[in-house]
Amino acid sequence: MGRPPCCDKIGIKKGPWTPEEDIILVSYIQEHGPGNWRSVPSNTGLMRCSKSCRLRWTNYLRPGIKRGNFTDHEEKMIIHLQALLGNRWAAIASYLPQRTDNDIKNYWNTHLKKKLKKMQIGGGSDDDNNDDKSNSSNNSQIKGQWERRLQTDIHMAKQALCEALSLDKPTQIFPETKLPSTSSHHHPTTTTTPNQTTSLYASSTENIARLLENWMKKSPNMTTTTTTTMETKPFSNNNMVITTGSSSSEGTQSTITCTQEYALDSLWSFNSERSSQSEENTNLGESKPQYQEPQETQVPLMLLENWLFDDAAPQCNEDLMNMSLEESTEGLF
DNA sequence: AATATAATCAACCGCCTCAGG
DNA sequence: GCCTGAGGCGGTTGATTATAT
Repeated sequence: MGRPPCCDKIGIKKGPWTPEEDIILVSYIQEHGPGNWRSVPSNTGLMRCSKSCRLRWTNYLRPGIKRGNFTDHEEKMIIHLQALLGNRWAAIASYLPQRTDNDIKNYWNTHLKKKLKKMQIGGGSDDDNNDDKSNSSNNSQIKGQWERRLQTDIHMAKQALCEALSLDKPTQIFPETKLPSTSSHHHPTTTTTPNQTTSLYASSTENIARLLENWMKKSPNMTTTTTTTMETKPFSNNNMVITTGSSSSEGTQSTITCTQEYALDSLWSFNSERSSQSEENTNLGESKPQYQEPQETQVPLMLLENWLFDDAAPQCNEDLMNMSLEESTEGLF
């Protein structure tokens, strides 16, 4: 109420982040781990507010973030999850750990809204605001309680598998990639091995390198520091470090390597299948009854659950993915 | 080539939640 | 139980880039 916004302080810098600031932030997080954002500006000397630091990390510098075009699979997931959950972007992002909630939100607002509108042309009133508001207020409220449990369960299952995989196969995809100015301090808040820590933050280096690459195009006067950083980018964008966790759980990340995102998708599906079956009877079972699902939304919801839990049911996947928008959102709008 | 318009997306703002005192 | 403040979230803005005229 009376509390002034954290960014109102005099001398706080706003606007786009520079590569130098990114490097400072990543270096700090590499040493201390994400979290305790309040202390980041004072400890790093960054003239940014804590929120800005957190946002920059979660939306841009965090390892494992996939940028660029959304695949059809991702697109369909977002559409269906939005129909199911409403505009709860963080929740939706937890199903697409490579994407940030901000990215998904932007993609929804710029691409998918229009796409759906086109698809619905001739289908009566389809005001955007009505779409979103009625959706989120009516449905996500009802579904919220058990959905949170579902989300957490799936998330934990995915994380467990990814951790197991990364222990079996220490990532060496960025063998030489280290921030030039940072020490090899172990990440104090994670349980990763040193190798994992290296690759985890190497991905941040990649993010910065990419940023620097763009930056260099714009400004030919590069410092030697940034040039050096550029030289430490011996990998292509196809090889990614993929982390579990969403923007809201960056503190417990682990890494696996993967050359294709679909491999990850199938891994997670596999993981969800195995790890959630036992929990289905406990967590979901006990929380679901609280939710009185309208008849019309039962089918898409069940399909989604099956799809998430049961990778061995290709027909279900097909049903869900091929389900028309009208079917999936019937009764929701 | 110049200008106008549209699209994109990083970042900000304000509200909410929840843990700790 | 109340208060405070850090962290998180969703809505929105505005700068930049792409495309059309």
